[in-house]
Amino acid sequence: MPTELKKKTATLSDIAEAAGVAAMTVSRVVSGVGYVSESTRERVLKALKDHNFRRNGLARGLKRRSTETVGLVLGDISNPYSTELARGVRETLLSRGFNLFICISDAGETEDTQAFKSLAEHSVDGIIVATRSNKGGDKYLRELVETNVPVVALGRDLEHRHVDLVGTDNFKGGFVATEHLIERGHKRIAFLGANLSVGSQLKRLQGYVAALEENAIAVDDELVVGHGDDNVGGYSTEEIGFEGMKRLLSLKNRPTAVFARNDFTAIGAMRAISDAGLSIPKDVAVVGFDDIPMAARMSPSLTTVRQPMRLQGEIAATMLLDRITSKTPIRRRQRVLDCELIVRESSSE
Amino acid sequence: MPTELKKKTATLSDIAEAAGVAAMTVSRVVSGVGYVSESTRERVLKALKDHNFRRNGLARGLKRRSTETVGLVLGDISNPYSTELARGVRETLLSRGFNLFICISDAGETEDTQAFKSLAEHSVDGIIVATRSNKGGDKYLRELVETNVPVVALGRDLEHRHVDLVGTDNFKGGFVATEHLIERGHKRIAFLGANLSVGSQLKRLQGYVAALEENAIAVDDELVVGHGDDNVGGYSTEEIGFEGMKRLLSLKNRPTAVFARNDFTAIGAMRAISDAGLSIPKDVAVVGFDDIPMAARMSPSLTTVRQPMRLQGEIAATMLLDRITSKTPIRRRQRVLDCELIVRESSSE
DNA sequence: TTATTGTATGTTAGCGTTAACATATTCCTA
DNA sequence: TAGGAATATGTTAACGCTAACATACAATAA
Repeated sequence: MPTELKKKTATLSDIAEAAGVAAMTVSRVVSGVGYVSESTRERVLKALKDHNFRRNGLARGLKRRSTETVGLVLGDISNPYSTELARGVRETLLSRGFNLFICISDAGETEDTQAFKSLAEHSVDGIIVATRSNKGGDKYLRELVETNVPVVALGRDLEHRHVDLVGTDNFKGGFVATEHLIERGHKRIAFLGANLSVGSQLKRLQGYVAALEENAIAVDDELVVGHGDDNVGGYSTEEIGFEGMKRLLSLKNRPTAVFARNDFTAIGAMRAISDAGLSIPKDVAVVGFDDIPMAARMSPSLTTVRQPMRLQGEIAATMLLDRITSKTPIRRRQRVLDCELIVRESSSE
Repeated sequence: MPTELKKKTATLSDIAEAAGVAAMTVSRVVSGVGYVSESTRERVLKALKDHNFRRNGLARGLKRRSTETVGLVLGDISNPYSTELARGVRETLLSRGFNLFICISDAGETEDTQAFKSLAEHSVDGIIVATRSNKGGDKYLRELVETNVPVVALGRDLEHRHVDLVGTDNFKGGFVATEHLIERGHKRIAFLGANLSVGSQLKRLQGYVAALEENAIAVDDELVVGHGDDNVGGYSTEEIGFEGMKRLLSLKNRPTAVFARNDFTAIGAMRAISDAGLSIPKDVAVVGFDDIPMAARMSPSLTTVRQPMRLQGEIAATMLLDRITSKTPIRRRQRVLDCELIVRESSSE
């Protein structure tokens, strides 16, 4: 025999036989439910240990019609806020005895659908979706909802009477960030990284526009630069900020302040400003969005809009658990969380 | 009735009844295996669509003893290379018809074990581990391996005759990075972020030491600064670089070059150097490790050691699939990938 | 004493799927 | 035209687990 025989995984019946009891008794010991005498329990526990028993979640799930598992679908993971969000979700789930499986989908409809499908087929008890909305994926998700799979949308929308929503007040975020710059005396304020195909981005832009209008500043289309329909995440948006800022700086009448759609984009913009030999915030003030850890530690440190990512994860998980444990259907609920302007050096000396 | 009734998920038997065939025939249509006449297939397909059928992966997995699913356990996800790694794994798996579930564990033994356990209980066909090694987690993993669960370790070790290894040549990376600095004329070269409890970090440090010794430069303990047993990921290591560099700069005989354990740490170091009014690379040269996208885009751009993260993911996935599909046990295999020095501005003008 | 409740176990059946086997029926080929 | 192969379908029995029910004995209450 060239290689060692490996142990076959033991089943409840195997343990039962070894301990001289019925399989059901072992099941009771393992799941800690029902009556088992102390002496029997000890005997069974020993057998479990001896045989290295691990229960078969498939069989268990099949019978119980619940796997106590939740799926989280993320678009971009290389992003500090994805981490925070996942942490919030996971901690809440764990404290309620649920497990978390994460799927990544960063390449559009097919992948989204693929991810949802694989989660659904593995009978997760519910799904938290934090990817960008797209037609094919949304369609599939709605089908899942129709067949009783609890779904919560995080940082995005999914129109359905049984899907909950958690998000940040992006409009307000855009508004206060822009207002802050206006208060500092800026009139030519650019918006960097506009991507109208993403709901949250659109809201931030709308907040920006509203703040300008409220202060009787005309919106200059030239100052709203975006990347059309870019589909990149995390760090990659730094490049968008860099390129966009270069374009802005090359304008005859360049902006004196810029509001970037997220912190990475802002960081890219700061780099472009430094490269051009200009000073922040003297020549150009910068405000970002998200408050990633790095924002506080740059020099100059970055003024930004903080959104409570972990809290969003916690709330989404709680909502999902509500749906999972509720016997009766729950109507759509929406939680829009407040966000907070964190003023640092990049916008004020 | 206050809320709408929702559809019950249809089973093979439901479809079979609707189409007037046996459940087995429906199964054949769904999985595309075995003989089914064209007319029957069409009838079944229609019924499947009408009833919105989704197959029950639990039952399927239970019967087939395979879920065609793989688990990837990551420590820190907010890290560009985790993304790349996951991408490599996922693409390879998808192309072979497997699904990927990711678990995050960033808080030590209990969480590691928890993650492994939940994957194992859900009967994934194999596990790729990319977390830091720790006693409790490793013990549990070995138990899994003993009960036939295929495991591949990525970027870390797990001693077991049936566990494959994929990693980068960290020793060489540390060596070439240090050698490069020596070639540039540096004699006082610091190592920043030493964490001896992590295998890969240790190897990088050893490479650093070896390069110094080969060039007859004594290792100065003062220049090896670390964080003992820190347990932080991604961005947080930027802080370690910042603090460590401040300490180094305060030495009476400060280093003229520094090799940081990863790019984030290097970025932190660069910040400390700039803050001290010193110039990079004139006063202090900096070399990082990983080549995250941002490294190329900073100013000055960061010299670093590139490791092929996506490739590592692909190889790990391939090795795991080998194990999953092989009928006979496979002996431990190890793939140590080469890494490459990318010279940029932070170490040469 | 007898009924009542609590404790401790066992038995049965079925969750939804598919491997393995059993039939039919058709189609060649020798 | 017999007989083997290919095609098309159905039946049965698990996979490993637990809900639901059944039983048995103890301890307590009336």
